[in-house]
Amino acid sequence: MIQSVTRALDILEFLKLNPGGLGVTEIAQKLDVAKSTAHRLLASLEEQDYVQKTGKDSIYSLGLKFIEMAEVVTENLKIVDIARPLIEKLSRDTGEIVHLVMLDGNEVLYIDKVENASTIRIYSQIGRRGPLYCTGVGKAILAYLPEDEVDQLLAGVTMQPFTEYTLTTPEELKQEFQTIRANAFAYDNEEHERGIRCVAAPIFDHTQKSRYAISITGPITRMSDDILREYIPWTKETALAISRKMGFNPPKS
Amino acid sequence: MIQSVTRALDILEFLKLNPGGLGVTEIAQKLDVAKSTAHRLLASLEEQDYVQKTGKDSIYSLGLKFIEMAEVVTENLKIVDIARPLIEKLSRDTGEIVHLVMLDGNEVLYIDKVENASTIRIYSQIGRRGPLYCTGVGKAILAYLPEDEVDQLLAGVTMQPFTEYTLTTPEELKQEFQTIRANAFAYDNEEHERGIRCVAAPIFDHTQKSRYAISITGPITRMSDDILREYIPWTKETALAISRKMGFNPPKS
DNA sequence: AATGATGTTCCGTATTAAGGAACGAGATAA
DNA sequence: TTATCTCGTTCCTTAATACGGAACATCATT
Repeated sequence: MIQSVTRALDILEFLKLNPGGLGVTEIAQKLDVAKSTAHRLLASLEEQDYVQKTGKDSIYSLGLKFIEMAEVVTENLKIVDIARPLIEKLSRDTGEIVHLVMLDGNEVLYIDKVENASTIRIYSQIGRRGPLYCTGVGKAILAYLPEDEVDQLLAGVTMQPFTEYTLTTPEELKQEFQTIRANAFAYDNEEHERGIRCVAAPIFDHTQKSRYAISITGPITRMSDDILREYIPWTKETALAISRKMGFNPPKS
Repeated sequence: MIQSVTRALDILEFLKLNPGGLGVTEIAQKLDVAKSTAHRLLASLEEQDYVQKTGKDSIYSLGLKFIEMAEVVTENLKIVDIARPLIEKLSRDTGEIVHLVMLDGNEVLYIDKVENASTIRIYSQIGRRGPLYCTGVGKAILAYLPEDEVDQLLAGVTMQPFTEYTLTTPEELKQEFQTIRANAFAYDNEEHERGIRCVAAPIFDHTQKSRYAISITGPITRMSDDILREYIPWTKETALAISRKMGFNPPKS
């Protein structure tokens, strides 16, 4: 165990027990280290917002970073449970596979899947990862993310053409994002895999951010334009219902 | 800035962006350090539950510790705002000073105060600290804490007698806790300061823990037994109302 | 069975973080 | 006001410590 890290984490523990905050000297005593050491540890923690210093008197207390981090942790625990019954219904109503995905690095991570018994088996699996730029779910998420974040996510990726329909430049993509935002759903027209189409809609959490999405996926033989038109509102409604349960408050329009 | 601490916190940042988790090798690459270094950092973080390792495949992801920490942070932001209007009313109804306190280390920290204009000035101030064992608020909080936690808190304190009424042994205190729990409020009969009496009630949060309390404080000349009997239900009701707004679900009895 | 990729452990070295002391800033008291 | 404390911050030297490389173990893939 590395000493300085352990000590830094110990400080956080002390601050948890003293929500009113502690001074450098007090912390140094509790840790049984020199004041300068405690000070250096605190400076490192403060730099990344794990602790904050009240201007006056240099009293250190737990920082807002923890709220950020906890959101990620709790939502990942909640989302699958919340979404389960709703995506099951969607799958039953359509007879197609429904996926629940999460933004993970610069990919989407498939965190749940419901597959109707009658469906022809399509290879897909929980834990699988997929690209953002050429999947319905990926585009649905990206379309609602702040532009600088989108740029950052796309920067780490080469937009390789999986099929002749794959969009391969950020410009084309951003163009499509406007359509997606206007309609509140995203298509994937064989952009990732030949013969596979899907309809996807983003899920928002209580911070109004799109970090999840659902999609209905099926072979083009079954997913005709007419059928899709029917599925779209169902998908959107299901996504919105999940969003609400995640604490999302739709902006009044 | 301490290198190892900064690196450890950087890892947490990467994991936030990859809620699906990352392996040691991936993390080492992102950090640009040797695998062994990343591994050591992760082990230190894991030891304190900041990251967790899924048994299979050693994929590291953010740990449950963040939920714990965030609770402390958010509640301390919330409680004052939530409690304000309610303790204002209590002060108006009684004409006495009302305090809102928070458990902080092995003391109580006064985080808000409402003082009716007509009240004789009693020295008291936000930011002040007070002992747990001889204040109404302190005892109200302690009475509902798990016994091992109480022991730990009292261990770091010498129970000095402020007045002739001060309880000075843990045994006496624990005896009184039973009464407090039976009645759901705590008295302070000149135990901390001669001539000052108060009625206090604990506040519970959504984890069912008592980390806050309120009290009505006044000079013994005004705080007669008859008057107190009237104030008790008001105090309890106010505390319960605050608890509910903090997300507390009273156990069905 | 062999190869490759992963996570984990060990160890010598040099980087790095620790502690002490000096400094600065504020508060308190004479 | 000035002097004295206490606290936070900075600097610098030293040696403790965390680093990286390599070896090992485990597992999946071919």
